[in-house]
Amino acid sequence: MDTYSPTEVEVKWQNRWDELGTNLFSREDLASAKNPYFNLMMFPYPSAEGLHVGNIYAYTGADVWGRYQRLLGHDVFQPMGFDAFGIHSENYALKVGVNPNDLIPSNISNFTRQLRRIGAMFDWNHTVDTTAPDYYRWTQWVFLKLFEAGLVEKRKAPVNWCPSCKTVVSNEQVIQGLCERCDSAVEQRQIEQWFLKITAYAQRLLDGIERIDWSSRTLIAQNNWIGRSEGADIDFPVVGRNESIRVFTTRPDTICGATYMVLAPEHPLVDALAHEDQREAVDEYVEQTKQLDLKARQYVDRPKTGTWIGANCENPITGAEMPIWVSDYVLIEYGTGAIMAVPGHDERDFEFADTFDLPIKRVIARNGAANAEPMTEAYVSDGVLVNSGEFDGLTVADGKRAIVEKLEANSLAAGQVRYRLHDWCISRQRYWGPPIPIVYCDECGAVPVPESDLPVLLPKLEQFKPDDSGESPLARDKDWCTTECPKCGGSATRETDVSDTFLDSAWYFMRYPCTDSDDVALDSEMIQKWLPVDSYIGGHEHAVLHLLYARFVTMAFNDIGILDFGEPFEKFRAHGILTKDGRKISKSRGNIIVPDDLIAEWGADTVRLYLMFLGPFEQGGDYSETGIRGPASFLDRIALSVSEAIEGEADEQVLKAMHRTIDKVSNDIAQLKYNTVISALMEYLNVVREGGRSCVKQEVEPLVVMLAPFAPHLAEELWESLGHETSIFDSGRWPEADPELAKVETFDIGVQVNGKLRGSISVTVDSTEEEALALARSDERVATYLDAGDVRKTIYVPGRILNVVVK
RNA sequence: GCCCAGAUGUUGGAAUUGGUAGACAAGCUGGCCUUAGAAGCCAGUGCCUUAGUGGCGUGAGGGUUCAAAUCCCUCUCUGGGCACCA
Repeated sequence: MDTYSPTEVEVKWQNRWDELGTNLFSREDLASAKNPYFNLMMFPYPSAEGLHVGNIYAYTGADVWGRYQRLLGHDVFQPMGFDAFGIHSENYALKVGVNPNDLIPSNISNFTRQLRRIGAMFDWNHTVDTTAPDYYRWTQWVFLKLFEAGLVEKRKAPVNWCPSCKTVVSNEQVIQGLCERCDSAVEQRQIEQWFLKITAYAQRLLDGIERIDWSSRTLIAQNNWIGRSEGADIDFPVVGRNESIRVFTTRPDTICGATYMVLAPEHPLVDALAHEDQREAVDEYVEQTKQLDLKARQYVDRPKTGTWIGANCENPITGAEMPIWVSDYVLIEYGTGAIMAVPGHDERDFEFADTFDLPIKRVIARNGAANAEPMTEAYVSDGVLVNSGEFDGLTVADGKRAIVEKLEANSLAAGQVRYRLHDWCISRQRYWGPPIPIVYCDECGAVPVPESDLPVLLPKLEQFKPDDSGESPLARDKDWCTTECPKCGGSATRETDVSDTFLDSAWYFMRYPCTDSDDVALDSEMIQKWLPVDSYIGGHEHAVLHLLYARFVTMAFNDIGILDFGEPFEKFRAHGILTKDGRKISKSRGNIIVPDDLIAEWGADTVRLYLMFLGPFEQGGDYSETGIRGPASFLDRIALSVSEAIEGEADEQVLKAMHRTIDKVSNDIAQLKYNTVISALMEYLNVVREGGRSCVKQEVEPLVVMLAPFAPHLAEELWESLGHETSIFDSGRWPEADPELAKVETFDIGVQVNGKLRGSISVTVDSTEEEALALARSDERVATYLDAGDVRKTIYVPGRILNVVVK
């Protein structure tokens, strides 16, 4: 018998879907949808290589979900777009010497071709391309809205600076302190940049985590990234001056063990407090720190360095005098940029004290008994306070409370919460991004471009390579830079930095249902209907940045009144990673697999089924083509069975198996366990075909529906051959299991004697323990073991096990 | 260093969440059919074995239990993320 020809079937249905608009919405469709379901997946960066098999894996899994929702009766909106701005595209364009303006469109059309070929039900009527002026016009609008709300700020921030290339380089481009391109030592430099004040939302971003249905590992990553710590701000008076140093600590209980203070090199008091005898050493040290690139500065295993600034301060609890040091292991951007150093109970302080011979004092002991021996490492575990005067004997938790209370009474401390989350720097001194819509006027300062003047078009520069000016290449286009001030009409110049790609992707999902509108970014009717997103599927690599930024923009827009919800994604699931021979698939490893040939050979349905069969979707799997034959022959057999199916009554045993299958499949698909869904369908087909019997239409129709999310083309073909005239995704309904039929009545359960399996018996749900035991005894083998001693205990779990304890 | 995930036949993986370990596939072996097979169909396939109605077996070691891949403790390894965050 002939097997079916995938390519023919797939092309036929892809064409028909296009002709009938099966997966396409018009604006009216979107407006009138009765049961809207927004199925979102992370849009790709359209690289020149095209989609690789890892992308196909991710999109297939998300498409399976969308098609399943559609079969449940939802109006599923499943758009796709392209995240085409950014340094990635720009660097590639530089490498091949083609302008990104010319490169991106062909990449996009190649991606679109590939995405169509896998048969995902994308609504190509609603697509976005972040580099299109009618998209980034609205990205600029997003910036302006945040600006109006006071959530945008310009300030100096350190960047990596290559003195040889005379340009800003990203952290990724710094290799062991050297510039990736020219190998010269990279240093840090302070430049003015635009920041979005995401830190204002730190607590709300944290609180929201409680409410949303996301993969727990993603939530844990966000939680750690936001990094809330509770502690206290404590003032340490400077000896001989009317000033004090404020520090933040999470361990106020260890204050009696503080033996010195440390200021970050950028701390303003370094200069103010440095004694003239030490000034030279201090200046030299601070200068030396500046020479480091940002990555080297944060390298944990670097030996501790620093110098005494020639001043001391007083411990507000013990009154002891403590020297003030400056060291780059203290970071200006966290806490107050100054710490009280407790070498006995902090590993970094211990290392520093050890290096510079500073006193180390134990103030916490496991059982509250301080021994006099010198400490050899920091003790960071829980315990009881010692050597702490009136606080001796308190636990760490009680000690924290008591000490902060005492200091607060003297106005020397205040309880504080800090976050490690930083404000979001969106300035990029590069070419390939949306220009930040700001102009600088001598009279009026930094002025936002009025909404009506958007977009600020990115000019097509022939030379877009960063040069030695240190500014964005846009600064070289003098015509473009010169403009007039929207406020006073005087002459002004444009901001030449472009914004971070993550700003493009922080709101793209809101734009999808609104692409029919040219005059507004967000069409409130559509937003009302389709947002927040019902389900979002994407890679775990975006667990923090992208997902956090999207949440931040949503919350800010909620506050501004643009949106009436505060969380963009009700449900998020991170798909697993596809590896090859256990290694990540990446261009740098040279193990990229382009799926085109594979699809040409086996067909999209087989490739889809194979990828989903590899392992649990949230876990990923290892790609090796050897196993593809299994899913391929499964599709062959299913096609054969359906084409030969006859009219008539379903066999009773088959019917029962069918309902058990529906039950399992419905359960597992909802949990994204696609691999066990497929194996359950295979098992059922084996039952249907048992002994080469010809099957009945009624037995296979639900099978075709359950197959449809995975192999949509073949499912359509078989659905048609079963006599249906409209698409299975319009006329099919996900089958429901009849609990009566799905019920298992007889079980073969194991019989154990003393926990070891000795036989098996066939029982019903209603079989009593006595009946089960009698049955077990009738088994000669079991009987031998039972007769070896007295029965002490019998454990009978109906439908599961019979275990007899014999002694 | 910290956090997260994981380790099951030759391979991918399954196991009703504490109840017959290895479902479903791949691979391999043998058979049928075929001019032919990277097609289809059938059978076998965890290891040991004195072949038993036997023993062992889910990274290692210990524990709880009538019963552990599953729960607890200790450790090893692998993948991923964060990283001088006071």
